Amino acid sequence: MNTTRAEENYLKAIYRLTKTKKQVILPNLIAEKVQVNPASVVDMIKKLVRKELISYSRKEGAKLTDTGQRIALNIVRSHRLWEVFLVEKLEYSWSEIHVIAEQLEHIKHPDLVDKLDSFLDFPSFDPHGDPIPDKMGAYPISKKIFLSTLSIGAECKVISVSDDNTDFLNYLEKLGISIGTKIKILEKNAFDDSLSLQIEKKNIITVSRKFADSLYVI
Amino acid sequence: MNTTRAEENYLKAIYRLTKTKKQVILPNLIAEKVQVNPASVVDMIKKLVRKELISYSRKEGAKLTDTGQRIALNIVRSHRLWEVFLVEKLEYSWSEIHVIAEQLEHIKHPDLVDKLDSFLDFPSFDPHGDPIPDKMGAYPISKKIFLSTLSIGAECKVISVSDDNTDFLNYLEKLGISIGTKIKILEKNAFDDSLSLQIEKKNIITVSRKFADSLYVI
DNA sequence: CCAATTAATTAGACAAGCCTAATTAAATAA
DNA sequence: TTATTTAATTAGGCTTGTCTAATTAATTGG
Repeated sequence: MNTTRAEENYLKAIYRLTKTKKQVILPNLIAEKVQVNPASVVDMIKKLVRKELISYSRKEGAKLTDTGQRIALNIVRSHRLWEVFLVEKLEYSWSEIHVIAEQLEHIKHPDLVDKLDSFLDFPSFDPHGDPIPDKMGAYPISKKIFLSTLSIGAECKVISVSDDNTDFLNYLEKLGISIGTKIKILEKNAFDDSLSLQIEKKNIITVSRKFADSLYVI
Repeated sequence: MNTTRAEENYLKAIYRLTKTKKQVILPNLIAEKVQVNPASVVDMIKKLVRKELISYSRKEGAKLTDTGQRIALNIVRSHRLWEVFLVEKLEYSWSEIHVIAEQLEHIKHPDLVDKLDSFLDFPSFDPHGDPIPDKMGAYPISKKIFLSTLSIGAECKVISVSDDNTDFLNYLEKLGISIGTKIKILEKNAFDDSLSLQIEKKNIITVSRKFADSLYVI
């Protein structure tokens, strides 16, 4: 199946929305993810249905077909492998790699992704802690929990980040939080669900619920 | 300056034509290089003139401005570095890398190319033997001569290939010719300028003038 | 159950890049 | 120097992916 860059971005968005939100995937949701007008999404949905990459109805929303799923998964795999490459080989920092990988993920050539995988020695997780599906599409197992689900006094280690937003990643860097950082929950504020955290037994910071919902820990 | 992929491909084509042919660069020539209809070239020429990336007149043809030159050179640099990456790190063969590098060369991010350059340890030549300009745009010096200019009895070593055509590269692979291959000129046929060659003191083959014009040796 | 709001859809446009089919200009040969 | 040929240009169209401004359908609060 031949897919354009735009099509691939929509498929990826639908794939990721299916994984995170359990809701029905409707145009508005996709529009926000792809950063595009809802009317454009409706057009693209028609195109993807025509190409049998998704199914769509107002009731069921957009759902990937097997082919669509396969393509989306390959893009995700490619994206995450390139992120590993950028950090481990080119020495990019955590917060810069996403935008570059968004371009690299669309490079097409038989075996390219597999050769990259092999060159990187088959990593299981990308620098954000997200799992990298293998050649067959299988994900490595991992038991991630949200920082926001822990109770007061709990100590944990950051293993992943659920957000690709550059501002968020920059904010994390500024706070000195990255994969492996140890965090202790000091307080939970019932009023606005904000949390007080101690980072690496040193600085104490306060973060929002939204923040705590975007960090995976173990 | 923000450039689209298409614009970059035209700039690259003009750049390379300026280097090889000494003629005036007119639409037909560009059209053949970019594999596009001459009418499309005329459109694009207008656009590039508007953006001050080239100048154009029927008499003088297309010429890169300083900005245009800078952009084209960066694309060439990027292309050749990615080719080194594909061969040295991903273990691609010689003949496959061009099409992939044509995609990779357009990936944009500050420092990406320089980081790649550094990761590859600042190579001077790509796998086809073409020189890689450095960060400042300076080319490494090299004294390449065409196979076709040698006389009978001469022995030489392949250092570069002037053609990105996949068929040609496949043909070379089939003949067992790559960078470093030793070649002896046995005969030159005055009728059609074809040559008899001995490869690595073994097989004897006959090749066309066009072929001999596409191999650089030393 | 109806009015108000929100979300999906349609209609109509537009920019980029490409095309084909004229048309115009230049170069060449007779 | 005129006719022929070749090359550049213009005109008009098409596709992709986007937009804005209606319009239609659903949902929800009163």
